[in-house]
Amino acid sequence: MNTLSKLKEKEKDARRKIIVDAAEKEFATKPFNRVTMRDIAKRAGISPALIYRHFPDQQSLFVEAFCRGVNEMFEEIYRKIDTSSDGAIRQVVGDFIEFFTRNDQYFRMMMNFFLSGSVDEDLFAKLNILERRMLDNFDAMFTKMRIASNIRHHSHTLFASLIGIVATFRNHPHKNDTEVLQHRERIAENLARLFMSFAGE
Amino acid sequence: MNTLSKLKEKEKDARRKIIVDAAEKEFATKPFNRVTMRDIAKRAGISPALIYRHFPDQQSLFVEAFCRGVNEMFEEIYRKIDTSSDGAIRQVVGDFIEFFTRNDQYFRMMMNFFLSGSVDEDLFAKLNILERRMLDNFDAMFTKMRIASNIRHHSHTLFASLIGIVATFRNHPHKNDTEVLQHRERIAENLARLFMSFAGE
DNA sequence: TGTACATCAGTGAACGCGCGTTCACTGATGTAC
DNA sequence: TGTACATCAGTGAACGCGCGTTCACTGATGTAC
Repeated sequence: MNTLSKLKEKEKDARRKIIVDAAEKEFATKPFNRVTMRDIAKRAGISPALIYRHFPDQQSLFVEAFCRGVNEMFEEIYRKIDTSSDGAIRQVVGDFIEFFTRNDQYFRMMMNFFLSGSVDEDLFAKLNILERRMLDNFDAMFTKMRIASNIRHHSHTLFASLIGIVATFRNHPHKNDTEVLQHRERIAENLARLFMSFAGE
Repeated sequence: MNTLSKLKEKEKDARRKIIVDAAEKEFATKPFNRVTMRDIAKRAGISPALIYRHFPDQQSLFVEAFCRGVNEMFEEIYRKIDTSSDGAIRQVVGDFIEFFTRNDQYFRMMMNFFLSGSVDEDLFAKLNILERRMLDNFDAMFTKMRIASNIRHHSHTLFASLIGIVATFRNHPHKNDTEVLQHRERIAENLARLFMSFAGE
């Protein structure tokens, strides 16, 4: 009985996963506010109605797909920061920029949630935890750099600035992907230098 | 004849203005992707159909309202920068933050255009001109500060970072408007200090 | 000065489409007796 | 071992609503004769 019900749970999870995977793939192809339930169902090879056996509504599915993707992405960044040498701020900002550039769909979704105004409490809490963990990581880095005062302020500053770089410099009619990435990296490096000069005082 | 046709032109402009004003007011009350043509018509006291005598479609009206608002806002910032004393970077970033906080609806619209991916060429060009003028103003400021090298890079860095501060720190369930503004200003000041320390080297 | 006609701001109702969501149903598998 | 019944994944079509846009029309003002 127990093993059977466990098996069923597993199957159910597997089906959920198929749907979330499909959602993620759709988000990669177009702005997330243009992704429809029908799109996702088609991609997953199922009927739209079936999605509603696993998620109460569209928002729940979107939030789950979004959180999974962002979590993975952040984990990767944390690992990088963790293994970076003392005071390797230039490498850390480079990694940050590179990750967000590679996962632009999540960045856009994140911004959208931030800017929409009507965030649901739950999602907000989850995002907050992620943000705080990122800030903690930055704190650790600044400690290694021997910046003594206002460490948390510096982490906030760095975090916001990096977000701003990704938000501000993006594709437009006369620039291709690699040019955008290069520009972002150049500006991020410049930012890193500011912190280094401050630390060196 | 000539005066008459001129008068008619004026009337037409006045009616356009009424519509754009109404749009602006609506944008101030809710996220701009929830503002409908019916809302705007109602606010302007006219029939929805009449809007289409002055604008070919919704996007044109939105772009016009957006550009007008952003233009006014940017002009105000330029004036501030222009009249600020030598190297008053702290005051400039403070003004920047304050303006964008006060005009959050334009900030959100701007971000949305940036992030949407499908920008129309025209709007993009207009935004680009605004951005470049802002950068020129920052250049002038950094020159006053006697930062010798890579002035344009610094302007890009400052611009992106300020955008990031406004984008990242915003209202949420447990923070009210003034707290948000204070936090933004604190972080922006910290940013300014980084530039100052760099300039002082 | 009066009459026929053109012009054009302005309107409320209707069209049409996209899309989230639900409905009524099918068919396979498991369960009780 | 066979039969009646429950459960539940899964479906295609339909519902309902919101909203951009258009339609067919009105009524005022100007113009030509």
